[in-house]
Amino acid sequence: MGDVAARAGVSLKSVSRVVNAEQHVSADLAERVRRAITELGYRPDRRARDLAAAPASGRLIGYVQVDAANLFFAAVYRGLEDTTRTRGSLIIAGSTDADPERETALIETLIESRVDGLVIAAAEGSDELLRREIAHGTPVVCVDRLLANAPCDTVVSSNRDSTRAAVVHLRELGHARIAFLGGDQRVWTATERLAGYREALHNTAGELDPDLEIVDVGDVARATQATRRLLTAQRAPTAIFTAQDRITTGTITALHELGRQYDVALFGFDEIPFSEQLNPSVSVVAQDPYEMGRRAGQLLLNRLSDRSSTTPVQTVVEATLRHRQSGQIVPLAPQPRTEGDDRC
Amino acid sequence: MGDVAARAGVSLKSVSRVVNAEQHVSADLAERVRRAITELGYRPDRRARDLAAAPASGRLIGYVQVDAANLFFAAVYRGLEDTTRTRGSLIIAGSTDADPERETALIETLIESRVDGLVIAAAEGSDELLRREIAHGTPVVCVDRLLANAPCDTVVSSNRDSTRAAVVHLRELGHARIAFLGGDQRVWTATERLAGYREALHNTAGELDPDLEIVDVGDVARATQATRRLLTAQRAPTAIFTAQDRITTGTITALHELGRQYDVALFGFDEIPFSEQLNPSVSVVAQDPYEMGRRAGQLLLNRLSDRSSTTPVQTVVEATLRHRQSGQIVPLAPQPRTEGDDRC
DNA sequence: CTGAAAGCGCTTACAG
DNA sequence: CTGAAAGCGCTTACAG
Repeated sequence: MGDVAARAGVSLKSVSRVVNAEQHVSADLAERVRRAITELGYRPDRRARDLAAAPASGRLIGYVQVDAANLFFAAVYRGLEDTTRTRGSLIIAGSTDADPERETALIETLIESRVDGLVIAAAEGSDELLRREIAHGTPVVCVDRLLANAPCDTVVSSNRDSTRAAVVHLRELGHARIAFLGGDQRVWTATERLAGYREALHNTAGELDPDLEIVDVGDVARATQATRRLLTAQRAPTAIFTAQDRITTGTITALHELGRQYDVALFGFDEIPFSEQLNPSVSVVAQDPYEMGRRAGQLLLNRLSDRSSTTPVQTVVEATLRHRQSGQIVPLAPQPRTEGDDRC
Repeated sequence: MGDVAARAGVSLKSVSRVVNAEQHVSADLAERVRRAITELGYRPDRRARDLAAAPASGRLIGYVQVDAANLFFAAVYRGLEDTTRTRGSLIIAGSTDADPERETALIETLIESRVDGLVIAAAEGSDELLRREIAHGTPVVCVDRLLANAPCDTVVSSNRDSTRAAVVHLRELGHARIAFLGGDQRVWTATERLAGYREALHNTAGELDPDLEIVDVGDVARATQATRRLLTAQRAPTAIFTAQDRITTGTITALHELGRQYDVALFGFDEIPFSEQLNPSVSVVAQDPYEMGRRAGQLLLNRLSDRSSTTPVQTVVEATLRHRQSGQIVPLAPQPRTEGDDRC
């Protein structure tokens, strides 16, 4: 910048004014500066600008995610990017692989990079750190999960309500024994979905059999095994609700293996690729991660422009029931039904 | 930092030494500084550090991608992240949606943010800008595509060779008429794959019928239509090579619609989700975007540590043929075969 | 409309 | 082992 000023024969401040398109610059001076800029191939240094300028320009946003290669987080990222780009923000991101230590280290690095805001997708346990940072004035938005004891804005899916609706639907089809395959119950979304399942059975006077509630089967292989076991057991279920995409994948694999895909109903949480091309097509509760990212971005921009409000905002993004073939399968041997037994 | 120095009763330089874990610091002084740091909740400002320190610490890497929500680019990102994290790098990324203007604007913003290196996945046309930047000393790595006239390191897939191998395989099965469905021919990867297809037919003395070469059908709907048209035409092909994941998806949809999925062979470029669960399972040429990202990261780190070399490095990441059911389907009415006609 | 001075939070030589 | 000075590239008041 000094070189530009020298070449144009003006002061630093004048160069600054031209670069930032400020008022009160004579055409002649502006012209000289512009020429010097192109001749020298000068590019302003944003780091220096941010350092010198008033704080919180909203130019840099930190995004902490479990895994950048996961479709869910990638879609959140994209939603975040699309809303914050309007303000010229850049996103600096990192993956944690759900490791609390890496998460904490990443958040600290981001803070040291002086990001103007932080979006955490599926926080694992940096509550204390985040609380300090929030108190310090940094806007923080949590996506997908609630954070214990940290007063931050949140964006979550309708985990419980949508699961309940899907299971009620299976009940209405006449299914008496509906299994639930869920993930790690230390995770809030997983417990919410289980709660939704139980509420559905409770509301429809369904059978709450502990043998049908299988949790902590969050990967494909274990879901496949669990499904095999369920279907070969005594009093096998006639329908299965799978609470995660990976579980759904495992269950589908087992169903196809056993040739039972046409007579066991399946409803999954999370959209999966080729859900419509598979045979039977598979019914799912579809989350909207892109929208979640958008909302997170909006919340962040709101905080950035209005720093007075201190009460956290909770946002729920509705998941959508996509009814396809697998969720319309009726029980093979229809149960005798009592009036009002299966409707809520 | 000044506050810390004051509280600990030492100079700025001493605080700096402790923060950076330098030698020659007495235990007592270090202890006092550390206490002051925790008491004040001090966090060093990396921006200021980078500004003041010698250039190119390799701490910030810019990643320009077409779409963060796309699995391919997300996997590249993850590979890049995993290799560069070892050096403590942070990645600042943005999507371009294949818009050259947005790409250029993003690259400029990244340069102004003084990233220490740039990775561009599927560059659209910022050759001139990048060439200047490379001349200026910024390491640039291009992933997935070659860049005309810009001497940067590149990481690409074996587009041509792997396509050729897959089509030769179809020839060996006895297919005489093999269709090619490809994407936008302005894109280098697309032309490479078409070239591979032609080479395969040429090498096996196969029939090169222009009617069987359909390009610029890069989205699902158009691929579906094109497939319908191909299969209902006179002299329909008995096998189809689809040169992109979205095209493969469209073709599968059409095949299932027409009930032809069991008698028309299909080989696709790009792995697709549920390729094994579909019926028939689908044969594909699988790229390894994660590995591509890793290589890109390594090339970048090499450049960063050794700035002397100036010749660009070209890296090819081999794609893998995954033989499954759809690619093993033999022609319905086997063609009469002449000796040496279909082997290369 | 234009500019000289001080400062953002750090680091680099250079002295002691 | 410790520190005072100058500087990284910019911006903010404040004068003219």
